[in-house]
Amino acid sequence: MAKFNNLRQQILDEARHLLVGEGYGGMSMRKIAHRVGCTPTSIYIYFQNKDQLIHTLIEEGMDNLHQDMMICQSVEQEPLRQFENLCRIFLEFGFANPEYYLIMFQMPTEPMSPYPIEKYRKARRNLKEFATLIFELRGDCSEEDALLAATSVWALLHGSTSLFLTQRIDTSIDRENFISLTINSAVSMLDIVSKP
Amino acid sequence: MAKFNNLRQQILDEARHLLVGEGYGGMSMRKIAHRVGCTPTSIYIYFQNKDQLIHTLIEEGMDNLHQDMMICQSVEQEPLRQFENLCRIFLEFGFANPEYYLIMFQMPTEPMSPYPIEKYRKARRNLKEFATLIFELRGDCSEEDALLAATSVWALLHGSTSLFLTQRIDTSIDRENFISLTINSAVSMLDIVSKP
Amino acid sequence: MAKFNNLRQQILDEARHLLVGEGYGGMSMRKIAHRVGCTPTSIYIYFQNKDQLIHTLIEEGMDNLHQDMMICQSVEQEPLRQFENLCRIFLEFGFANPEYYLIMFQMPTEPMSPYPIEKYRKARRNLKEFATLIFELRGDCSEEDALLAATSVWALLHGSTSLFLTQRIDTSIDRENFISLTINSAVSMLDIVSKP
Amino acid sequence: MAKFNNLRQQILDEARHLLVGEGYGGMSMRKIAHRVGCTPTSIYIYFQNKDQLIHTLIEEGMDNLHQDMMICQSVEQEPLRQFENLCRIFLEFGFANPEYYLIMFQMPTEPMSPYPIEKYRKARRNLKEFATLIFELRGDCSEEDALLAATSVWALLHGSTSLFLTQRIDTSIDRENFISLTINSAVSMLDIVSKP
DNA sequence: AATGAATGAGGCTTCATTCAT
DNA sequence: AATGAATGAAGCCTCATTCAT
Repeated sequence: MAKFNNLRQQILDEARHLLVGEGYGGMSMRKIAHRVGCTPTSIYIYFQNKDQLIHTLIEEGMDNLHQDMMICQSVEQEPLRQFENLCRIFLEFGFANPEYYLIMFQMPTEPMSPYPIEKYRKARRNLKEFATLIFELRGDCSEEDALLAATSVWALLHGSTSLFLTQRIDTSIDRENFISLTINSAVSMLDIVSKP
Repeated sequence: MAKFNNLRQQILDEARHLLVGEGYGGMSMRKIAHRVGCTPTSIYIYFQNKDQLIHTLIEEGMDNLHQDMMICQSVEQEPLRQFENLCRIFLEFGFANPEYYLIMFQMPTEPMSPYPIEKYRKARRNLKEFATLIFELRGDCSEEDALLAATSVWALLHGSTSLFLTQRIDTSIDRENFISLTINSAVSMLDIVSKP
Repeated sequence: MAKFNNLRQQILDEARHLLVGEGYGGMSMRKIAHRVGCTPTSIYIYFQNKDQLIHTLIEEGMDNLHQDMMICQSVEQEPLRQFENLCRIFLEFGFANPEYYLIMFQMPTEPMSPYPIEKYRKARRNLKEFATLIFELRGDCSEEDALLAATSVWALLHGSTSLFLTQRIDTSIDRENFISLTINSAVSMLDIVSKP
Repeated sequence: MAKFNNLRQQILDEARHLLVGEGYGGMSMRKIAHRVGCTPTSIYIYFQNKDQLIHTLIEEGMDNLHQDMMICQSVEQEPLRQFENLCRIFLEFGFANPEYYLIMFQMPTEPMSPYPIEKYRKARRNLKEFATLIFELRGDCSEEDALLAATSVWALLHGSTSLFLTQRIDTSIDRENFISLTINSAVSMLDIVSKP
């Protein structure tokens, strides 16, 4: 029974490769089927249509990222260290799962049918984790401020990951250096929260 | 008179809309032609093929952004104020030209034929502007450090713009607030340059 | 039942007509589909692409000709008579299957993707039949000479067929007369093999 | 004034290359124009349309071949020798001018508008030359027989050339050998004229 | 659970040709 | 003598999807 739902997973995997490698238009049911070794028709057994397949991919990615972050949060440690680690987890998720990352945060949404609203709630959870931590770190700020700061931190993390993954960054820059630098920058951004 | 090269410009405009709205695969010669009111064939009078049309768009965007930044640089002012303004220019370019921005910095490059190398030099100029300014602001750092910091600042600016434009940011957040916050964050990032 | 693979065969038939009538460029998937009464897309169910369709035609023709020649060879008879009959078979194949013939021996090969090498072996078999027979008829010649003579005989047969089929021959000439004449000429050519 | 009608000739030359290299459909006004360095429109200054351009090519080829044969005929020599030389001239014209040859004797005529009848008279002249010579060589035959024999000789010569030019002949066969063999075969064919 | 046949729309691109200049 | 802009038709081929089996 190792083969149980084997095909479904294979389809998802190939879809992910194609989606990132060739974009929305380049990911076709035919190509997926050909690579997986089934007929295009078979894909429709597992997924209603192309867009629903992509939505499944997004959801998978969101779950994976959230799981990584939860593991990080479950470790007892000093808040600043925790913040740093959470940033690192986010960056490393992007570098380790470029396909999921780009699908989740970068892919143009317009050619697709809209991503079901109820699934977006999952997406928001991750931002909340950052905000909570920032609120803890600087108890003197409002919740609103913390959310704003979290958004800004997220922007930095996302920008770094995005530029790296889309190869818009100088190739001479060392990846580990770049990660450290980004985390330091994120920390320095905490200072600006609720300053007079 | 007013019609001089009218069609060519119309084609570029519609291509830009489609490219951002529907991605690489969604921008089709047929659609462009239909919207502009000419035949697909006519497009080939002005552009060799689809990719060359897109390359033209990228180049236009790069030129526009660089021009904006040059105007900013030409104003005499205190370095820190100049840095802030340069950040603002970058952000506002993105918000004002979402289509150009996404094409330049976000569009997946893979389905396209590669962007000609000699045109990339233009793209690098903009990063250099940031690096130069940071080097001026903190003379005690190496040029290399300045470039690294510039990259990080760029990552923040890009992340903010990207999340905003792709509507991944909470719609309740006020745009002006967000811009100010991002600029403040950028400034705070300067502190981390060449710290022991 | 009778409809089994009906469409595939219809496609091959129309393709053959068009290929001979209008050349490589004139045989279009659209035209085939229109005449057969299906959509162009359906053709791709049975054939990978245009060239592979043509290759199939060539192979079919080669097989048919070889089969005709084998039937002739299987009849016990005096060698010279056998040689004459083999010539006649070749000529009559051409006249009876002008489309196959021209595709096999006359169509320019350049616009096409190259005919797979392993299929060419089939094509060479037919020349070998002639060479073997000539070698039998005139045991005093080398195998090499026999092959050369066979090639020459083949050239005559091909030239006659070709001129006839492409209507470059005076229309007043009687076909049966012409066939007889050609066969007599072929026989007379045997004399030149291995003469001092 | 060396440039007089330069463009017209260049167009004809490129058209010839393309026609043989890529067939009727592959020879396009655009390609010709691009290679010659003018606009497609310019071609229409010299030629009414595509087919008329091709007709011009055929005519040129016919004239060239006829001229070669006339030069040969003008040399005083023993009839048999003359016959052999005429055969050689024909073969060598084909090998030296593969493009003209294939256009004249091999190209499918159907996709083209019909070759004007009055120009075909030129084409027939060449066959007449052979017939005349054969009639001289064997005065005991009827003119009709001579024409029939000439046609058969022509078929051999054409078959040899055609197979060679379309690369359907074993590449190991030496060209000079093949030419000699073909001429000997042609001579041997003379014997069959008007035998009881 | 999976397939094979089919479709209609649309993808990019090139064609021969015309017309105004 | 030559061009630049434009067109309508057609080129090959792939798409997502459906339906009967």
